[in-house]
Order: sequence, then structure tokens, then C-alpha cells
Amino acid sequence: MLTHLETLILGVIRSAYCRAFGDEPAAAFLEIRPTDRPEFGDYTSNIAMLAASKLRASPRDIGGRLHSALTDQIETDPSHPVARVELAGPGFLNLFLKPAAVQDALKRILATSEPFGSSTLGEGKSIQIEFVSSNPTGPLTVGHGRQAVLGDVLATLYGRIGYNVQREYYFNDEGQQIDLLAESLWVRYQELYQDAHEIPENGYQGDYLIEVAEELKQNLARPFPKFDDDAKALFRRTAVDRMTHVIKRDLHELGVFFDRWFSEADLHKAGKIEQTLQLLTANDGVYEQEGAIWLRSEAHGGAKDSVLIRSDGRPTYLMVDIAYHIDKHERGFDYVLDVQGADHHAEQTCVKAALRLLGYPDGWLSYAVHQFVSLKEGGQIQKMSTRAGRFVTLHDLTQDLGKDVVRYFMISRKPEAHLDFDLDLARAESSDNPSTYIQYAYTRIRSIFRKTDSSRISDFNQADLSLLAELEELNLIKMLDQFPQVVAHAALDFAPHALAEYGLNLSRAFHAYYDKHRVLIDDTALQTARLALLAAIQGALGECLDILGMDAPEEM
RNA sequence: GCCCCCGUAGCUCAGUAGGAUAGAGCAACGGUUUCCUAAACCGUAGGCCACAGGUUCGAAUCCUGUCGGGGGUACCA
Repeated sequence: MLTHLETLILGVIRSAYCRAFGDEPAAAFLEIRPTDRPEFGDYTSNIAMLAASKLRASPRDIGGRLHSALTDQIETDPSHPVARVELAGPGFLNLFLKPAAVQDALKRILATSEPFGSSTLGEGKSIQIEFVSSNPTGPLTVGHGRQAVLGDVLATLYGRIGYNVQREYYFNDEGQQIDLLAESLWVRYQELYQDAHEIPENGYQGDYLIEVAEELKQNLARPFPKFDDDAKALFRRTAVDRMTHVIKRDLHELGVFFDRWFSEADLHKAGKIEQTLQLLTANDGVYEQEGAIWLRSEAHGGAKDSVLIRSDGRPTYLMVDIAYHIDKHERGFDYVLDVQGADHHAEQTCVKAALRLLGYPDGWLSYAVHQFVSLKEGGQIQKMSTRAGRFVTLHDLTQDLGKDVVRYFMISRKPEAHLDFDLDLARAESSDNPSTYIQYAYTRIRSIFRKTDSSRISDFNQADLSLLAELEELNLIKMLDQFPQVVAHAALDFAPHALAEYGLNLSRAFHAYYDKHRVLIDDTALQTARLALLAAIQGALGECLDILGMDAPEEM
């Protein structure tokens, strides 16, 4: 997605190319980028290098001809957006924009009624985003927290670029893991009656079940000497209800909500497993070996063939997962995005292989994969294990640091990199960390508007933006020009950290501007122009914070 | 063994179809407030972009290999 200024500059380059060579440039030649040095102008084009082999000329020669063609155009057209162009280095064309061209970009931003940064790239297509999907066997950990924030921010981002988004949580509320959970809870319960039993192998050791047991004791007030069918049903239901409740609370505290909670048990009840197996069989996707049924995964680009139906007749997780995705497809989503941890890699390739052999289009299902979170405290990395009861809960982390800090830390690194969450730093620097920094920039703007006569802020379309001639002002506008592109990139490339980065950079630029130039001044026209700029910055920062799920405080 | 991700300043990390002299934050050091919130700003210092080759006008970025970290390679979920 091109920004307004990029579109403008590319038009200029194309026009100069046509003039110089009497031919349209290849689309691949049309590439520009903002410069990182003022002496290189505002935007730079490398078209001379890219076109060298096709035109059979040296980049410097091509650049020279483009330079003179463009210079002609600039001199004959007083309204040309480019002030001047320089040929530099191996053949770069460095373009210096007229302030009016930059100011015009701000004018367009102020004139849009849509939330700033939004676009219609998605064309109203539907996308389902599934994330967290932790089974209700214990509280969420910090690892789940990263996925929760990642999925939630991606979902919001897709909404901003014009998709219809549904957030879904998939959970398993019956089966072997739940039986183990029920039995573990029963053991804890009996302990309250001095009736000692061992927590089953692979059971759940965490202390959190003791609390549940204590609650249960108050309601039931009698021991269950045997873990028989009645006890099993009771403890299973209690444990699942209680854990689901806890998970929803943990997510709620973090500001994460779902449109649908999808029960795996429903898939079984509806006969989806059998239907899916028939479908795969009919498409020659499975074979039998050693009494089990296997998926022909490798032949369709997946990891090595895996068991779908065990020799005892029970379906594997993969089998159910495939059925789940077929169900998603039947529900009519145009796209489906699963947010998952890196440990599911093999599984993902197998699901994709299954869908491929059923003839699903390749782009229908995407995975956003993230690496794990380590907590660092006192210089020590903590290894976590839910079953062994060694973990820091998301709940404790959120209570400790607050929603905004947790969300910012979780989202500020690219998903495919490991995240070292330094607890000491997050606490010690809490008054000075990036999330606060962005919020404070927003707050400063709000503060200025509170002090402003409201009649002056009613219509910025009347502001004389040509008064915004300071270097810092033009740079801020150029940054604002990029905002919709950043939002699109963050969504489509599964890179929400880019938005966090952008918010930080824009805040930095604003703070520096604030420090150097006053907004509330005697010069009414200039003040109005600056307020218009601030309104646009506030729009971008407010949207940044909103998408990241952070508060945009009026005061701090 | 094979597959996926990562390796950039002391620490945590950005670096956008390969672009000109590699950037932030934190930590360190030194400055800034009669003025819109100093939760801020300005400056100094800090680097063989893990290593070795290759591709080309040009590589942190692409390819190959090596080393290091994480994950996967279950009739677990």
C-alpha cells in the first residue's frame, strides 16, 4: 500500500521517465523510499540503477537524463510538487518536496472522516482469527498472554483495513486431559478431609486446584471416598467451569474478548470427525498401517505422515484439528488465521497438507507463529511448566504491571523472535517505559486542546497549513502520511510490533516538537495551523493506542 | 540426522520487494524548567550486523556452509 506522498512522487518519476525515454517504465522500476538524511531530500528513487540493464546504459547516464527531464518539468510547471532534484552517488535521484506538497498531505488527512489509518484493502471480506485456545486445565500463563495480545491486536488491525473479523477461542472440555484434571481436583478435595491420594501421573500439580477444592468443599460439605463415575462427572464439570471462568477473567483483565467460544466436544457430537475421515478417504488422503489410519501428509507438502485414527479407534488431535478447519470453512469465512506457538509447526504443515489434498485454496488458512516468552527476574530466566505447577500466571503479571504495560511489552517484539520479559525492568522503569511515553504524548496534546478556545478547533479545514514551515512540522506530517501504510503492513505481514514502533517514533518526534515550538501563541493563524497538526497527531496516536488495546488517558 | 525460527551497542530490540555514513529504548556520562504537564528535551560515549565463502554497480538484508540459542521430528495435546 502506497502513501499519499509516495503515490505523488511515483507519478513524478513515471512522468519524467516517459519524457526522457518515450516509454512507460516497468512497474518494478517504480520504487521510492523516504530518505534518512536531509541532504538526500525527502524521497529517493533508484530507478536509474534498476533500469540500467534494460536501457543498456550506465546508471549515471540514465540518472542524468531523468534529472534534466524532471528539472524541465519543474521549471515549466509552477504547481509541480517537487522543488528540486539532485543526482547523487551511483545514480540516486533525490527529490526535495515543496512544503506545499507536504502540507497538502496533512490537509487530506484532516479532511477524511474515517478513523485515521483505516483503509478498505479487505473489501469487506471475512476473516476468522483464532487464538489462545488453551484448554481449561489451568490459569493462563505469560506465554498465553503473548498470544492473547498478538491475536487481539491482529484482529483489531484486520478490522481497521476493512475486513470483517471474528475472534474465536477453541477449547476442549472433555477427554483425557479433562479426566486428569478432574482426578487431580478430586485428590485435592480429599486432602481437605485428610484422605491422601496421589495426583495421577501427568495430572495437574498446581496449587490453583486447592483453591477450587476449598470452594467446592463449602458447597458440598461431604467427602467422595471413591473417584467413581458420579464423582468423575461432578469434578469434571466443576473443574472445567471453574477453569473456564478463570481464563475468561484473565483475558478480561488484559482487555481481550472473543466473539465465539468453540467447544471441541461439539465437533464430536455433530459427527464431524467421521465426516472428515470419509472426505479424506474419498480423496485418497489416508492409508492404513499397523492398525492405525495415517494421513498422506508428506505427499502434499506437509511434515511426515501422521496418525489420524489410533489403532484403538480414538482420533488424534490432528484428526480433530482437520475436522475443525473444515468446519470453519463450512461456516463461510473467506480467510482463516490461526495464531499459534512455534511448537505447533509440524501440526500446521499437516493441517495444510490435508486441506490442500481436499482442494482448498492455499491462501485460505494462514498461521501467525510466535516464539515463547521467558520471564527474567533477578537475572534468572524462569522455565515454566503448567502441569508441574511452575509458572507465573498472566493474572499475576497483569495485576503487577497493569494491562497497558503488559500489552505493550508483549506486542513490541516481532512474533517470530523470542521474548525476554524482564520483570525487574518492567517494574523499575514503569514510570519511564515506552507505553507510558506514548500515552504521555497523547496526554500532552489533550492538555493543549483543553486550554484552547473551542471556537478555534472547530474546523481545521479552514486552517492555513502553509504556515507549517518548520522542519519538525514537515517531518511530522511525513510521518503521519505513513500511518495507514504502517497499519496495513502490521496486519498483512503479521507484524503488529511495527505499530508499536511507529507509535514510539511518532511520540518521540512530537515530544521534541513540543519542546522546541509553542502551540498556544498570540499568532492566531499559526496557532490554528499548529492545532490542526496536533489534531492529526492525536488521531494517529489515539488509533495506535486503541489498536494496541491501551488506554489513551486524558490526563496523567 | 532432518525441518522451522532466532543471532545487530553492556542489556532488550527495530531495521520495511538488496541501497549511499547501521538506528532506538534502557543502563553510563554531561547539560536544559520565569513559557502549552520535566512521565519531557538536547548532547557525549558505545558496532568486524555470530563466523566463512558466494551472487552484483551495492549485502545486516538473498544463496551455501559452520558455530551458538529455542522449538519440532509421539498411535501427547
